[in-house]
Amino acid sequence: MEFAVNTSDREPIYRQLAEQVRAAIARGQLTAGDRLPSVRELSRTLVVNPNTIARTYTDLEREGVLHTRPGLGVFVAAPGSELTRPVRKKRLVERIDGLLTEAVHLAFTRDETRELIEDRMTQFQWKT
Amino acid sequence: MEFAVNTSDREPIYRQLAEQVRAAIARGQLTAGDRLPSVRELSRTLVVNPNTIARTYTDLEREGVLHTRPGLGVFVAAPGSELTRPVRKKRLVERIDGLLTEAVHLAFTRDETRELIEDRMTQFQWKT
Amino acid sequence: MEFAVNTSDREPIYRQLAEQVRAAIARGQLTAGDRLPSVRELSRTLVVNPNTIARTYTDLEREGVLHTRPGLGVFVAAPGSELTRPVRKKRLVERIDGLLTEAVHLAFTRDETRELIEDRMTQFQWKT
Amino acid sequence: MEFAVNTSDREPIYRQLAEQVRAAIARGQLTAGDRLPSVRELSRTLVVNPNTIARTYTDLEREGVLHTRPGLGVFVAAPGSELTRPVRKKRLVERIDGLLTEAVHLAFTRDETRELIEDRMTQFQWKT
DNA sequence: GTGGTCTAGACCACC
DNA sequence: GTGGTCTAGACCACG
Repeated sequence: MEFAVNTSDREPIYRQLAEQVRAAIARGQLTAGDRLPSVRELSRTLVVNPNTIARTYTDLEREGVLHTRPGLGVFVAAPGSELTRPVRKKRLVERIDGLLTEAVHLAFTRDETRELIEDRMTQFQWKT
Repeated sequence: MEFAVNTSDREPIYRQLAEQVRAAIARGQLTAGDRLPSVRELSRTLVVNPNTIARTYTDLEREGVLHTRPGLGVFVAAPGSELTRPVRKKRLVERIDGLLTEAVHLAFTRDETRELIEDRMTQFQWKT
Repeated sequence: MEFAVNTSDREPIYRQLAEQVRAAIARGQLTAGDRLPSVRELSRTLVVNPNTIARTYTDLEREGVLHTRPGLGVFVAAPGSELTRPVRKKRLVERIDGLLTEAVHLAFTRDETRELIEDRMTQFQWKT
Repeated sequence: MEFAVNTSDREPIYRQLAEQVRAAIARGQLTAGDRLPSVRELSRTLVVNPNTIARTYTDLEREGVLHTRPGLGVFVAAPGSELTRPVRKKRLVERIDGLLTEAVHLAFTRDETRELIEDRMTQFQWKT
């Protein structure tokens, strides 16, 4: 798994990394039980403070995406959201509306947008 | 045009409002030439610091979405994206990937996601 | 609202404080909309590093207990759990079993335990 | 006696095991004089570092719950809490308050909580 | 070796 | 003024 940080981005580093982990899992590049690089290791390779990496990991842990085994490392947790259906749907709809707003502003047509989404969908590991 | 601020959101108010203006335009609720409420007026109705409103407007102006006519007010600018096609596509794809990542993590299936997107699409004012 | 930290406790400071906030809310001593002391203020009064206070607040925010309004302060959020019923029940049962285990070890009878629980229950602000 | 370790728990393994021993005693599944598995044996079956098991046992021995007879094994000690009544009550009340705080935050009603506690109580071996 | 906690102090964004 | 992010570096707990 490859990580990259862009310090000139307005998005904080710890959240950039969290998003990359989430994306890798959603794409099936990381699956339950896989071990992630240790805090110190990733800290060295990315030249980022260990606390920042730790924050990424603890955030994802609280989200239920990772789990930590002190002394052993950090691992991908078993999937499955603990949130209620209404909450999950609300979150997704908000994100969809943001996407569609941007699509219209970027002057894409409905069909172009649909096609692009359909195309990207193949990259992800869907629940059946 | 109705505005609403959600102070419990981690998104700053000035960006929430900017997003709402963009969304209203994308939905066709605001079109080129429409006048927006003045900074003072909106500041009073939303109980928000005037500086915050001003920032929303100047940001959108810099983006080419709004146009200020001193002494007259703030207006929706004529559309016209100056970005090249590859840049626009790259932006949209990034957003799509973010959405799909979240959909997978929220345990939605591909069909559910597709259906929800299709449903929201009817709300927007698409370029033909 | 009074806070107290015990540095000789095995429980980390940031979690001691979080528990105190949760308890105050559960007892109705803090209710939705109430403002908590600012990070810097509480940091000064408790002689604890501001980062530690901030961690307490951000943890509770992620839990949905507090919400933060940058520039304004930290406030008690509206109640309501976003977790599914099975998850909530599992968490409560684990805690109940821990309690009953300790009650038996401390040589309390079933009636004594029941009575003590009944007695403490009156102190809390129950959902109806 | 069955042991299980949950590595995705933030509770350290040695304390999980200690808690399970205490729970088994509280439920009457282990009583004074019963022999526990040896450190090596348990270490193999649970795939856990022997040091971790040893720590569990020494902790419980210091607590007066177990008793090691060199060359023979580890045994459940005779009960008998040396703590005074006020100390024991204070401990239990703290735990009850923690439980009730969580129950309120998980949006359980007083009756639901009471019922759940009553239900679990039947599983334990109470002093009469 | 691993992660967890805490401190000190800097700089930025928001209001 | 408020909170948010990041760094640097210390010390502890766990396996």
